[in-house]
Amino acid sequence: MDERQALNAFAAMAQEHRLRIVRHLVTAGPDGLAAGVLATAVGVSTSNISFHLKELDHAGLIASRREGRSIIYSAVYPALSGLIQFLMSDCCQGRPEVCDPAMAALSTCCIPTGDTAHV
Amino acid sequence: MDERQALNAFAAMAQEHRLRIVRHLVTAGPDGLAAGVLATAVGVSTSNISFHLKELDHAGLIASRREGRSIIYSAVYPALSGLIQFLMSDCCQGRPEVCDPAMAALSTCCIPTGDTAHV
DNA sequence: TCTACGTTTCAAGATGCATTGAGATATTGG
DNA sequence: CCAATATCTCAATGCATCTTGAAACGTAGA
Repeated sequence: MDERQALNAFAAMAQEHRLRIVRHLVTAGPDGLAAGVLATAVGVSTSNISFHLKELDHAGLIASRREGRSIIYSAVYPALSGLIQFLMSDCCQGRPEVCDPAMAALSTCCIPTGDTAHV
Repeated sequence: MDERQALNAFAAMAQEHRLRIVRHLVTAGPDGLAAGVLATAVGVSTSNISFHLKELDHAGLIASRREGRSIIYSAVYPALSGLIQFLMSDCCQGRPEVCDPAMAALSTCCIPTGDTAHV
């Protein structure tokens, strides 16, 4: 992940509807969601979601596959991982306490602690 | 971190010069950097970096303090942690292998030498 | 083949953002 | 107090982007 890729990724997510698309696809998992389903979930027209989906695809954040009449979109998780790594690279500089909160934040997603801390 | 905050954060970093500013401040640590130093490091005019620094400040990604004639800017690490959490929340859905790469990516920042300082 | 469905493409209008340069503000040292 | 330094503010220009609606495309079933 170089600067140009990271810039495209951030620009792609710096938009209300596209950010919602990404989050829907992140929670949807590898199965993904159809374009029409995303359109109603996000609350935009079909032509408009097609525009945004193309933007996200060009940014490498989502992938698509055809299934019958529908086109299924899904999140590209390695792109998100790379983005996190790019943003936080060299964040410590000998001070682990600086980026520990970031690790803890990500942990709450993957390692439920028993309480309902799953935001 | 709600959607509006995340959106402002992504919009703030969806710009070449601002993304460089954030990365410079992330690696600079809590000590931060003066506005003029950032201007030369990023390669923009003083009035222009003032504009971008204000944008990042409004997005809550950086903080400022005065030291003599200079104004020192520094990264707000909790904002970055919150952004990561917001983006990856509910990413697993019972599939830890989905977001494990994100954890690994962030680990490379904190444990570059294999020194197990934490986690 | 014909029709219905899901999605994409295209052009046009409206909106918002980045950059620039001059001037204003705040701080320090003489 | 005065001058130099560091930074900020402001208005204007130019550029990029979001949205919309109509039309076209590919697919599936009758």
